[in-house]
Amino acid sequence: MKSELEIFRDYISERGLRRTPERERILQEIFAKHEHFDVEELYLRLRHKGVKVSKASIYRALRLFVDCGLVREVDYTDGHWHYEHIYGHGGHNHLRCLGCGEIVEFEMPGLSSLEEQLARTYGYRIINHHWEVKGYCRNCQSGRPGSADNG
Amino acid sequence: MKSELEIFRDYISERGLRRTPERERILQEIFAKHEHFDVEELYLRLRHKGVKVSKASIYRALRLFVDCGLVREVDYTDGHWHYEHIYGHGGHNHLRCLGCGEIVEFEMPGLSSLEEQLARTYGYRIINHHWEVKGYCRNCQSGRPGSADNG
DNA sequence: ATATTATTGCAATTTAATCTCAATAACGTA
DNA sequence: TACGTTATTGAGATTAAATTGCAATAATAT
Repeated sequence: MKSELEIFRDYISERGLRRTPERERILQEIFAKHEHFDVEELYLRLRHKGVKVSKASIYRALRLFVDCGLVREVDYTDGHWHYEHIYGHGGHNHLRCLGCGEIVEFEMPGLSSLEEQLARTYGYRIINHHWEVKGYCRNCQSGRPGSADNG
Repeated sequence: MKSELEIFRDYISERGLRRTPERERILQEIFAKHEHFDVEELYLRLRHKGVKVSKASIYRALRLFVDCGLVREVDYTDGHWHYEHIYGHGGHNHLRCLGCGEIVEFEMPGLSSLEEQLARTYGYRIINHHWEVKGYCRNCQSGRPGSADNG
């Protein structure tokens, strides 16, 4: 199995782009941690380690990572994008609490067969999926049932 | 079955807010059409009909509609949010083509039982869901297999 | 009718993301 | 290895979506 760096280098040369230390360093940092991230956080993590890259470069690099399937836009909350690296994972399923904002990742074995069925029905070649289920977690149910109150 | 206006009025009085013609006119306009919309488009549609509401009020109203479950944020593309009204629909499933951007809505009978199972496992009370499957439609498969090229 | 206060509209503000441009550096070629 | 081409970088300017402050207005309770 190729590493994410190899995937990215292949993508770079396919498209006639150039290998730069900035891009590869950003990619490395993204895959160094398993949690979701945003641009600000990624930028600070790099600065903290003494790596000097501009935010402009991070934004530009992220577009490439998303385009070659290494990174996914998770959601747009708090006025900006949140990302995650997805190489190796097939799809992503999130259970999100409307009360406290907690996000639980879950696996669902029956899902892939539903997707195959879907692909046949609509003639699609499926690349990935994202299933987001919203509701209230145990805590938020008992506390204030039926109310989100994010404001 | 309650109308969306009744739902909204109940929500308004529950929270001690006030009924205003602006909010109700915006809501009416949202439910007058069945396609997805964004703030700019909604604003122009209202202006075009001689309804005078500010964008600020639209932004403020949308937050209420989302909060009471009448409207959903579909996605954040082209640098801004896109919405849809969801009252009457349980959840929403989208098949999105990475090539041409086409969005197909589909129904999936087996899904609700999977969700019930999920709810039990994690102790969640589920409000709604959104399942987004990305891939390439028939056309985009034959044209340029494996390449999205949105730029 | 009157008092209270939520809501509106406008303009100013905020801030994520993009763009411009000069300097730099990656890559192909001699 | 040196050179020319041009993609990439970083800094700051710019763009535009969304929010906020504030005075005027209007909805609700009494």
